[in-house]
Amino acid sequence: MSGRISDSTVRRLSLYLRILRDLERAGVEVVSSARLAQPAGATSAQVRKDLSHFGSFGQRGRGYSAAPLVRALEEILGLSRSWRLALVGVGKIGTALLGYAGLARRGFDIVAAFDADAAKIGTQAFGQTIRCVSELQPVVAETRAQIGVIATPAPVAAEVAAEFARAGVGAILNFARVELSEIDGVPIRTVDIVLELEGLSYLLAEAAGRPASGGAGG
Amino acid sequence: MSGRISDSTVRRLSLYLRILRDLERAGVEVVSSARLAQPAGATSAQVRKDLSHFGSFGQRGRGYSAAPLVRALEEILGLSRSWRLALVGVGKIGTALLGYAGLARRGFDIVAAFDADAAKIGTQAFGQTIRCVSELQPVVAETRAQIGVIATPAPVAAEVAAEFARAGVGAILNFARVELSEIDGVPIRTVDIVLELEGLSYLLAEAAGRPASGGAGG
DNA sequence: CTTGGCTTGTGAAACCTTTCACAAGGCAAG
DNA sequence: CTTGCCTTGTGAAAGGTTTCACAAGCCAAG
Repeated sequence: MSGRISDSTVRRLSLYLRILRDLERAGVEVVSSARLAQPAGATSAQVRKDLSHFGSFGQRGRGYSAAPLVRALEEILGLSRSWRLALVGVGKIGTALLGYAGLARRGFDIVAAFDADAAKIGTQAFGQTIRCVSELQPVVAETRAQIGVIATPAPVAAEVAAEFARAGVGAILNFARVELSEIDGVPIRTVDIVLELEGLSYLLAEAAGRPASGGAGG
Repeated sequence: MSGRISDSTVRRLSLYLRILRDLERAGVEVVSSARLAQPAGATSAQVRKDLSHFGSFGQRGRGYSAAPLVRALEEILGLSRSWRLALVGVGKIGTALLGYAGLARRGFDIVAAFDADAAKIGTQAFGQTIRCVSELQPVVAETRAQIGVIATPAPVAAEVAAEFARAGVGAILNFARVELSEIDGVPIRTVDIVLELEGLSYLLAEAAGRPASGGAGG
């Protein structure tokens, strides 16, 4: 089993885990790959292949026992523990993240928040004292944050990423509109809402028959 | 050229467009595929292949003229016009979206906002009067919104998506933690921050040698 | 025990995406 | 005009992911 696991497989494992927990909560004890696949928008074969990279979790003719599979997926995804996050940029997105209780509930604790704006430094936001970005390195080291979150304007994002890497975080989640590439082996994942909307825009334009100009839906 | 274009190609086209605009602003007039590829984290061959699906935009031995390529990409992505968005769910994420000026600046105008909470209905938020979800259908029709945005709790997201589809939107952007599948040919794209963090968690756990339990970075 | 119905785990096949590598052709210098 | 350098556009090759299809094996009923 287990060679190099693709990104899309890992994504689906997260989905399966969420679905399994829902089913478990609903009292389901045994689940077939088909039942797991359906709400994930996958096929049963895909579910089985995805899981097979990590071992054999099911029983032929029966299916998967929900509880042990939940535990196995948590173990695979590193979710049987919690992670510490450091956030840079307490603007609109940063604040929304600080206020999002769902993160801590799922084991992602924000343990430090930074900003460059002197007016914000020293103030409190959702239980975090906002500190100056210049303190990033010592504070990340001290709090032993493992994931850096970038919610700054695009122009400074690359610099913050480099600092995070030097400070020793193991991974970075980036909300700035720049494509950042892995630094010193630290993987970076970017979330870009405008990019998603542009993807939908493409589909809309295509569906509208891509008129030479104007027209379409109004 | 142009058969069915993959999702990842469209994503990259958006990146190229952003990079091109930056280069143009910096005074660059002609760009090679290599120069375009580098900040996108792609290869020059990939840039050329991606563009070749839509036509020939460059000149051999010279490169691509920035200005016409920007216009071509805008046309391809449907960004030479603006799109109207209707938002359901004015909680933390919904409010952040309403307040995000970058959307309108890039041609994505939120023209209606809905919530189910009676305390919110009728109040103003960033220039939008919040209306009751029960009014979704007539208001979407009246405002001719083309993209529905779902920022509700997960349990009601599927229902809202179905209503959006019935109301005639052409695409949906979903922030709720449920996998929604295309309804009546209306494409749905889901943004899930927890899923991204879980992907990073997997990489961290893997890098840490996946200890049987506990340990790792502290 | 035997039969029939299910479901997993997995090689092989099909499909899709990315990379390679090179002919076609532009440009500048002489 | 010729030479040398550069870059595109694109078939072909390589690499990856998804789907197929079936043997292996569980379970319940008779």
